[in-house]
Amino acid sequence: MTTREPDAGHAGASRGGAAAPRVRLVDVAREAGLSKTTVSAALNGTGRLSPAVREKAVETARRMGYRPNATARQLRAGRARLIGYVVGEFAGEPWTYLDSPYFAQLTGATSAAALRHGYALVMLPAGTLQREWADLPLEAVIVADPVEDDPLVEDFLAARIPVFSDASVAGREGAHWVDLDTDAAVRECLEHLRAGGARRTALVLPDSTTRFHRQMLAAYRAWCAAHGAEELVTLVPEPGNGPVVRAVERALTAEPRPDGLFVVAEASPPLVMDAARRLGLAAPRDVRVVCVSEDESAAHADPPVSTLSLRPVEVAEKGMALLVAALEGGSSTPPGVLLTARLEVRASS
Amino acid sequence: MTTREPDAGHAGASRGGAAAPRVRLVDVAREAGLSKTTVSAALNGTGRLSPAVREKAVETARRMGYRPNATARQLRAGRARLIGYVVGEFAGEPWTYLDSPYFAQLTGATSAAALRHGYALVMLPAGTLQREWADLPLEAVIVADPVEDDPLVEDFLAARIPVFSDASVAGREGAHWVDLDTDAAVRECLEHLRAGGARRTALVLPDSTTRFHRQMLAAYRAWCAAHGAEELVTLVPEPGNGPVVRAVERALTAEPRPDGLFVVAEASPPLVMDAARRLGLAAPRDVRVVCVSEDESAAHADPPVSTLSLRPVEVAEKGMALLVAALEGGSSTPPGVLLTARLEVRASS
DNA sequence: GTGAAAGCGCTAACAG
DNA sequence: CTGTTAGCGCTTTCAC
Repeated sequence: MTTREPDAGHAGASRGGAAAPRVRLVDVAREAGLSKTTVSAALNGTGRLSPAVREKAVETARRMGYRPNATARQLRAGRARLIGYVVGEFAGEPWTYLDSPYFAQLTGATSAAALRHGYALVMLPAGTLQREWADLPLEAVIVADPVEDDPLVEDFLAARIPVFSDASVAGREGAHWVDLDTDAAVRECLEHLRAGGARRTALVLPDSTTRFHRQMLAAYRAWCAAHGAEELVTLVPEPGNGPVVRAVERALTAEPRPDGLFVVAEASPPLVMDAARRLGLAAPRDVRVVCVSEDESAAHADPPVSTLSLRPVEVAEKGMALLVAALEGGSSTPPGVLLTARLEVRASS
Repeated sequence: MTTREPDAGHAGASRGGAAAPRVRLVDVAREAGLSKTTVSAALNGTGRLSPAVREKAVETARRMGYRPNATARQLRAGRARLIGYVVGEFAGEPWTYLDSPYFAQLTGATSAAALRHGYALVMLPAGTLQREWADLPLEAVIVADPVEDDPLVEDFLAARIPVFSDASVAGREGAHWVDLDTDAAVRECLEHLRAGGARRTALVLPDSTTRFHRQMLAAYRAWCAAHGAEELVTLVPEPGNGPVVRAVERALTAEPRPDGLFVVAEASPPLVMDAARRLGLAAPRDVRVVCVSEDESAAHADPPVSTLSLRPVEVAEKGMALLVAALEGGSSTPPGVLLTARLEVRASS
């Protein structure tokens, strides 16, 4: 069988839709009157070649528009420098998670960090099936916010693909994690509100089984118990600004009325302040407010809203450093990293 | 040289950090007492095999935890089903673009659509260099919102990688596009505002050279000219809620005051209404407002804000359909597709 | 019905 | 200093 028969046409200008056969290393070598090895070495700056030969190889390659076949290199190298990226939380709605500024920033920062380390990130929509990623040469996978006993995590681990996620995967073989110190975060917020005078701080929390939300609730309860404060929890039945706003209204119309509000549910901060205003409450005079949010609009609301940042950019960068260390540095890497959230105090509290 | 010498250890349980050598097709074949061919056929359901043999092959593969090497398959297949995805607009800030709900939805919907068609999307942060994607076996690349004469687009085209983008690339060899009918969109908004009674509608627009923004401005001017209306344009010097809010304030304090406001700059709709309220203006009584936005918070603002949706999900899906057709269907695909924006009328107008 | 062998495009030993 | 050769792991004609 001659080498290139199956392909579209010969080297000449293909007129129709048939793509011109891509020029290979061997084509360049033949044209330059050199061997594959020499050309390869010249292009990769690898071997010891005479400047004249190297120049000739490089020039010929350039002239012929040669581009190395990435797949062949990957096969040769035994690795593809490809990392999968999934967000587990909203498995029902395959793409909506990016609407959340937290995940938007996490995703963007992760892909940037990956590229800086020489890896590319492939986006796997939540709910992706095994057979959809099985054809990808993934070296590792990042699962942001997995649900409890996430089947995705199980599948990747079973396939011996290292998983990078939050602390819910801690202790499993091949699993690494980056997580937030939620206890410290909740404590800082509640004590900040208390220092401002709040004695009854209500919590607005999604009715979800995400690890993060469960931990925030537990930390809130622990803090209340430790300080003899009454637990005031309003659950948000589903994601979205509407449900959160209604929950805020419910929380603020309880009797006796809370004088502190800690909104952990993802919502537009200006809308939270709108809700308070509609109830005739001014912040921070009547109620001191802190929202968990990465939404930049918080700083421009009226009044500007204090936020607790979950630091997606730092999470992404620490996570990628951990991933690269684990993938390349051998086995002596720590299994996980704990980060601290950051409270941005603004006028609302 | 024996085949597997370079690898970590032998088949036995590797104790240290050394990864267990992955099981290959040939290992399964040997274990099952069959040939590579037979096992391959069995696993792919390809050849004509006796049920017994097929069963044996499949069972052995399962037992040994065999997973095909994706890279080898890709090399064999001659394609990797990988598509690059870049957002060109904010080349200065490598990740912030996802903060915008439009791009967030576009990105998510694109990756979902890609996977549905059997392709995976690799995220290339804005500002990615040639040498960073050259090692990826990309079959095509999607460039959302390229800047004028985007070097990224030039590089991809020069590398003979098909580019899918907006209409600014129209007419170039290997370039395909999906775009919005901005004329129709602007007309619909301005006529809607006018029908509500607005006689002086101001435009708030980013001071950017993005094709979209230039077209919106041109369409606004054309409409004003055609209707004998005065042009009232306020430019936003840089992205972000703060600058947009200040521009809105400037626009609304002009003399004589506008009675219509068309905000094309990306901002949190509740903040726009806050700005109007601070100036003592009620919508729609004093000023009728339409914002270009995909932000769900618009529907919950006080009053709810009318929005012009650029339909990122539809753009993503049409674009992916076009891409797949061009990549697989041959050459008879249209070069581009034009979509219509959607005006969501709410109380603010 | 089953298996041997070629080869996808590249890089890295090893001769010359 | 350069070229020949052996594979990376898989699929697929083509003989048997």
